[in-house]
Amino acid sequence: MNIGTASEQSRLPVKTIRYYEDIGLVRPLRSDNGYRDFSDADLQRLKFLQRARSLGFSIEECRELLSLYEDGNRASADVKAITQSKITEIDRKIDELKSLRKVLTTLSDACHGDDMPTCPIIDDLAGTGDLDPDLKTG
Amino acid sequence: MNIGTASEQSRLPVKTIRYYEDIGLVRPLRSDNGYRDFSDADLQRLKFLQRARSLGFSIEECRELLSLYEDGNRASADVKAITQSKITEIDRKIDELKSLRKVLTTLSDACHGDDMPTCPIIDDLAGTGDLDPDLKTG
DNA sequence: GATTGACCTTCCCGTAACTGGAGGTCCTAA
DNA sequence: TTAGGACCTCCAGTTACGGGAAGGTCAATC
Repeated sequence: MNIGTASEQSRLPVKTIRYYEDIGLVRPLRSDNGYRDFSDADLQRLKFLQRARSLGFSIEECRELLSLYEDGNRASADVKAITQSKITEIDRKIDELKSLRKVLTTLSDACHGDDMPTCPIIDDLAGTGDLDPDLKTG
Repeated sequence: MNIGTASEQSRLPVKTIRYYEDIGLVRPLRSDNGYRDFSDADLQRLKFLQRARSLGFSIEECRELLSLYEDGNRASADVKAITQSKITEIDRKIDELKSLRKVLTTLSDACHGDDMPTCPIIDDLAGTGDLDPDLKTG
């Protein structure tokens, strides 16, 4: 099938598919006219990539997962390990965002939000504020 | 002061300071030898930037905050608005990460994690799994 | 047969916010 | 005088693509 069809079926943009070929994630054959010719197996890989990417796996993790996908002798423990390290990474990001959120809400709550220039948020950014110094660990 | 001193005082890498000059966030004078010469006001800007960036504001947001910082007639409402839209953005990211986490945990929990190839995670990525289809909204 | 328009190709630039490195200049201390 | 560190500019790479130019191919229509 042509790239347009592969794109529809995999729900990946055409550009993305070409990029994935560039970096060796998929290797479609070429027709006589130079068009890429995707086999069903190629399409499977693309769908796999679409799903894995949408779950937050990086390209390199996808590469690893793909090779496990195609390795009949894989150990499910290897797949699980990648998944769990992803979960740990997500937890770290959530924690970081939560602590950012806390600082920003404290600042926002302290700000009148009127048409006067006095602003605890600016004061904090400028280092001249007097809000909870614990907020300044960043 | 030279860039090295400015770097120490602002806790920004030298490279980053040069970059900030490139994109017009700071405009130090130059000494006769061509070295950048940072004034106290320049240093204040750098510290402001360090703090704002560490709070997750983008470069463009920092640019806006800086101009409010230096605008004696600013309305604190403008600063608060930027801060609150940042909080909203953070909330969105947290939600997204939480829902990713949920899917990954479900998959991980279903996987034995042994030395056998059978793996619900791979099956899900391949689209051949039979786990909760609600997980597949990605 | 010619044209139109959709589809395909490659190639290069741009994104955000830097980081690393090469190659060269300047300053300071031994 | 020389070694080193600090400074300079410019270029390339990072992630995962997206946009757009310039051009070849295909199927249908006139």
